[in-house]
Amino acid sequence: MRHNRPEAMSDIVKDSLPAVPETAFGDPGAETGTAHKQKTRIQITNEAKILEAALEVFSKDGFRGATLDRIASAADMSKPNLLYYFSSKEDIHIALLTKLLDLWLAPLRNLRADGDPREELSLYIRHKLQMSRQLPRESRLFANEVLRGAQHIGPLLKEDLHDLVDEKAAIIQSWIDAGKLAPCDPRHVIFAIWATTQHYADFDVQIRSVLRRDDDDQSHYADAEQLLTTLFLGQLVKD
Amino acid sequence: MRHNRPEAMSDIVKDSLPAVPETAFGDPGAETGTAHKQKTRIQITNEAKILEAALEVFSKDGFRGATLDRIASAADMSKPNLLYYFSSKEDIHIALLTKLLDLWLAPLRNLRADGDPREELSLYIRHKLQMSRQLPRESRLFANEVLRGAQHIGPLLKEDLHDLVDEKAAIIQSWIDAGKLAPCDPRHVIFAIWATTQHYADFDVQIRSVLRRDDDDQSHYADAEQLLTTLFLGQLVKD
DNA sequence: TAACATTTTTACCGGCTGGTCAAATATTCA
DNA sequence: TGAATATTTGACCAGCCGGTAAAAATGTTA
Repeated sequence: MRHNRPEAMSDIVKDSLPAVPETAFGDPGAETGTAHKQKTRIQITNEAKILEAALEVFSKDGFRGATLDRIASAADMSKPNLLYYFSSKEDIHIALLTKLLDLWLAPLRNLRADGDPREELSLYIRHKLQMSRQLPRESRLFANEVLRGAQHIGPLLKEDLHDLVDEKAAIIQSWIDAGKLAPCDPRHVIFAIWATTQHYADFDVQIRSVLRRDDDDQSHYADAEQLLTTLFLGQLVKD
Repeated sequence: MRHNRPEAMSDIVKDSLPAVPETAFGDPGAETGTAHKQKTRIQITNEAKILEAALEVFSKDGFRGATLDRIASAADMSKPNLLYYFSSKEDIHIALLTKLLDLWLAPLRNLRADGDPREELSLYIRHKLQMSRQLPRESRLFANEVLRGAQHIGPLLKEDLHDLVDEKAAIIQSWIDAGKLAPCDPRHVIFAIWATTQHYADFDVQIRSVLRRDDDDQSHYADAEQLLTTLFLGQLVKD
């Protein structure tokens, strides 16, 4: 399975920490360009509106806990109207997850075999941390879906994600073989980076409770970045 | 706020990796011993049955996604009968979370100031990892609750958890001050340990998809323990 | 065993759920 | 413009939702 969206977030990657797009639905014209009939302007904007509302609701309450009524109301739209664009609740959920999976995996896709291990890993960590900070709903959407057993994206995990991790684990392994990295299980390194970075989005409330941080205070992300780079680079990378 | 359940899991802690109790509801006699009237045998067993069923359902679908019908059916009980023991869905959820919070935080409570930092941290990591392996539903229950904003245990996080982390972060800080540990933010170290260990329960399906592991195959936990101890002890602890 | 308390069941409720349908309205374009 | 098409609406449905009430069944104890 081939994936080619290296440009999607490469801006972020170039300079240190610029902004991530507010929503991921800014470019609806670039749909899957199959022969599926041209989409209307209204169609494009309304589908985007629905997916944005669905992200809001699904990320908070999961698939079963979310209701079409609340998604419709969040999209400022009647329920039958919403169902004119997506034929079922399941449809919306799957469309949303599928659309966002690429965005979600972009940082890992950016891991380059020919880069410096220290820089590549540091970039990956910072990139993932940034996505937790700027796209927490997307993070929680996936967390919710995986928590309940990935009933809607199971196949994607077993194929696309598996292949991607295989590919990137091989890169890390090559760094180990070249003596640039301490011996370790590359796949579990990736898991650990996922876990620690996404934790700041998924467990946001808990972290804020412990640190006594206000809702809009994100100053703890600097400390997080500091610790995580120390943790992952300090031990693993050999100079 | 005082907590005293250091014995709850201390068996686990002594020898390396013995079993964790199958369910946490084995000792219902030791209820909050207030003057609240003696509980019947039937009451005790049925409440346990309900909480076990609720754990199954809530941990999979979260609070909103779970239904009383399914909890009742999982408990092999009619819905009105279930509501004879707990007055509402919310009641069950709160009772479950409250009951399990102590169990969940036991590993951190076991962190001893007078122990060897390397041993204490290693034990904590192994203990947490073991809980992910043996009590994944409990892990997912809390993950679901925190994901949706901790609407039912918000106060507990802001008080009990905050205080506990404060106390244990001070221990880690004392190790740093004594030159036994590299300088780092103790609270974020705790977050990182939470994140990495709980990840193996909460994202179980994803991990199995990537590693191509069958449902009952837990062999990857050994690799996880290896990596995490390397990661946390290798860099942080000074010899 | 009879009186009492506890537990379980049956029948039910109003509101919400995902979803349908046909009619009404708005938009596009020849 | 007007016909064709795309969109929106309101009325509706069967089944599920959390929860109640009261009677029936069961257990406890003197």
